[in-house]
Amino acid sequence: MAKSSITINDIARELKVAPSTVSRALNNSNKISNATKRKIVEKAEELGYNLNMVAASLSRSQTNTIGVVIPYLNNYFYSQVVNGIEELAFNKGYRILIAQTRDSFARETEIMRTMSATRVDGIIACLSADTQSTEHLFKLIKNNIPLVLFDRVSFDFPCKKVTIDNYNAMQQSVTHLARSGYKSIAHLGGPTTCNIYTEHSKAFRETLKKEKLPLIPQFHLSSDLTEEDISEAMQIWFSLKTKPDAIITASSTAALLVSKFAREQNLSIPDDLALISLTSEPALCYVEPQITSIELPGTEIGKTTLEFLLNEIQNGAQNANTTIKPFQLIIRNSSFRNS
Amino acid sequence: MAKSSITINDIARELKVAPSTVSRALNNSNKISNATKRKIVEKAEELGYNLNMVAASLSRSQTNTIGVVIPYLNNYFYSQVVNGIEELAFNKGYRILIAQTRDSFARETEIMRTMSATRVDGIIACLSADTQSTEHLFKLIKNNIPLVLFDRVSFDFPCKKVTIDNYNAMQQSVTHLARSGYKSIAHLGGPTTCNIYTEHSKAFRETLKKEKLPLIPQFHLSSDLTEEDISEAMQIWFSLKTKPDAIITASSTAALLVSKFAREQNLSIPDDLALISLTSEPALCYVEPQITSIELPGTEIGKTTLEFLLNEIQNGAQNANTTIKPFQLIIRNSSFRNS
DNA sequence: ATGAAAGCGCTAACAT
DNA sequence: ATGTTAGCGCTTTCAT
Repeated sequence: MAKSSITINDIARELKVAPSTVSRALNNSNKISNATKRKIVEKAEELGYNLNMVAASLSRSQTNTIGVVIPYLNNYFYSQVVNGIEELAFNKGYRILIAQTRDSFARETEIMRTMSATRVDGIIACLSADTQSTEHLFKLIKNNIPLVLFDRVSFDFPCKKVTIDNYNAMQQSVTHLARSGYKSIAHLGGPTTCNIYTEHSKAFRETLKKEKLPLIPQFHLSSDLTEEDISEAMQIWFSLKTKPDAIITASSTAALLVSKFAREQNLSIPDDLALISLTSEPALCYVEPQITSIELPGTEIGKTTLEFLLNEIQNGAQNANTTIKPFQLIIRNSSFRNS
Repeated sequence: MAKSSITINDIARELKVAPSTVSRALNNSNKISNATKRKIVEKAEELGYNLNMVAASLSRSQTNTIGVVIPYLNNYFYSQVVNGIEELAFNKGYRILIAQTRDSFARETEIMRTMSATRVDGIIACLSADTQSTEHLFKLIKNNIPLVLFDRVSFDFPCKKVTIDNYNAMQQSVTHLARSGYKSIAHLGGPTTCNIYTEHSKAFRETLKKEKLPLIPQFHLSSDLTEEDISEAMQIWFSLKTKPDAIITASSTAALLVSKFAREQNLSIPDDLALISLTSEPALCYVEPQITSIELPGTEIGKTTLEFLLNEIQNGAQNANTTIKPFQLIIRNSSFRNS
């Protein structure tokens, strides 16, 4: 931090006014004459004055900084959300501090600690996959730092949340496949430590039953969805006597991998195998056939989340309700037979 | 920022020691006895003390925060770079403040201003496409804020830079296509206000000449590479008598769009048309055929950039040299005929 | 090894 | 409308 930079005291001295007057002028206070305000603003310009936000933050007990905590930055959905947050934050005069948990609970805890120390005005977070406890979140509340969760949320933690109806997303997917005549539907799900994936699982089971389709246990997988996980699952499934004729993946990367696997094995999508991704990314439309998916309003989720947070920052803690954002099942060519 | 939180003064009072002693204990100073240190650390724990970094920053004239300025967050390469920065920063006890220029010079200027105000310890930036002047960068230097540039850099600005050899990337691409028998090579380039794209352009022209291939003016395009730009170029090119038989795109999204266009027009890649992308993203391997591309070490670039910056933060301004990172031309199935 | 005191640059209550 | 003063919470000389 530049040591020898110009301060309001320098300006005050040069103009023979009080530092507080300079502060007022620079903050556009109404308790100051236009004449001196102009004089001060000009002098500030002339000297190349640049506000020291650190000092202002300490004095005001407010940093105008929002902490954003996500599993990975390098992920289409999260980067969309951050994009929405950043855009709105920039317009509202807030800065954003970003940290990745890399799906580690330990890291998440540490991040919350340092963000508390940094005195961010509030935190927006999508919990890591292996977050089991909410102690670190309660500490935020104790430190008076508002928190809004999105996507992967913890329902037993009292704060505002923004999610989508994951149950419904899976339900619509299964129903669509069933109506299209697919019979052995498989699911490559995420880790069940996450609300999202348990909702998917529940919906998967219940909707299959409702559609009078069999729930074949080994077709209902839960994993971290790494490339190895997917590849292993494919190897096993397609060496069985009864192979799946449709797959629903929790991540778009998984869907793309399945699509690649199918091509390599000369399995025709959608004739031999239907494919639906419960998350979306542009690449789904670049492959052939294009992959049916659930489209989530990432940017919109980011904006809403920040709006809620700013509201809490300004007006104190609000009711801990959950906002459900709409999604769309976009049917592309991977999930219905042309015949 | 939590008003009523525990301060070192509270701890000092409870333990009847001086605040400075508490500070020493908590900062692991060696000028303190182990006995009192333990006592203080325990009490701090007990009271739930959480350091106020804002106060510490003001006092130390150092924020332990790095500003990261990129065109877009939602881009594979940049998010890889940020990923590298974030990882190393986290380990070194630094936080990162991220802002997107959205390729607007005005925004970039504004961002540099607010980051100066925030007193970040240093800035890592990839300049926006329409950055013409470097006045805003000189202001950083004047404010004693070290700057390291990567990818899109400004060669007439004196600071450390980390890039790749864009000329060579294009050269290798053209040569590869020429050796594979392609004759009418086209280039979908980026805006020539950027060093990267002017280097591509130069190499494109010169390598074609070296390979004794024609440089057809309308096959050498420079644009913002939006979906419309690409689509328009395709429409025009493929309605000509002499169509291109190979396309080199500056962005991976452009390559994916070309690949999609080819499929829709029943142009076979690589038989009718070869395709090379000068940037990479995973999706290039999910489409059929997989697309040949230049692979950039994003995470590595991020790490190196931060290393340079931290070095300047600790040891003052260094020589303004440019570090060239290696890239790889990964030849996939889109760029050579099987016959 | 510990304490006292000054100061980082700004804001805000109070006074005039 | 402007000045005076007292912090914000911490670090860091300088004493002891």
